[in-house]
Amino acid sequence: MSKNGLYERIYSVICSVPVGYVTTYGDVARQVGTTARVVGFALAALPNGHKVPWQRVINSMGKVSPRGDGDSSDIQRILLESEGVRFDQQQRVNLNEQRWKFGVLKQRL
DNA sequence: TTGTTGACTCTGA
DNA sequence: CTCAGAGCCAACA
Repeated sequence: MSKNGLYERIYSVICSVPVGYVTTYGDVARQVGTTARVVGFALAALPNGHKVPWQRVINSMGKVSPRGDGDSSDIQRILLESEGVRFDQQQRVNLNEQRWKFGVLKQRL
């Protein structure tokens, strides 16, 4: 095995998340066999005009990650709300309910 | 090659 | 959950 198409796998996993659900960097990382940092880096390297629902990827705390551009984080929240994701007063998503489960049998045994 | 940086997560208190 | 620190992998200079 090699690192061929590492980003492709990351994007593929993210694309597998249905509308109305969200996932975390750590979950995607485990699915592709890498770390959360790399997942974030892959999204940061995402070109304009992609069809990857990057907005459905949030951090383990259930909140959008504050990146340098500030605006993008706000846009992410708007997009998620547009998809039916509900936020609380702390701008946090209920991961216990809206977190998409990839391989239920594969999650931390 | 080493060193720095980044859309993070985990562990311990 | 919050706060602080360490670990982690990949890309770039």
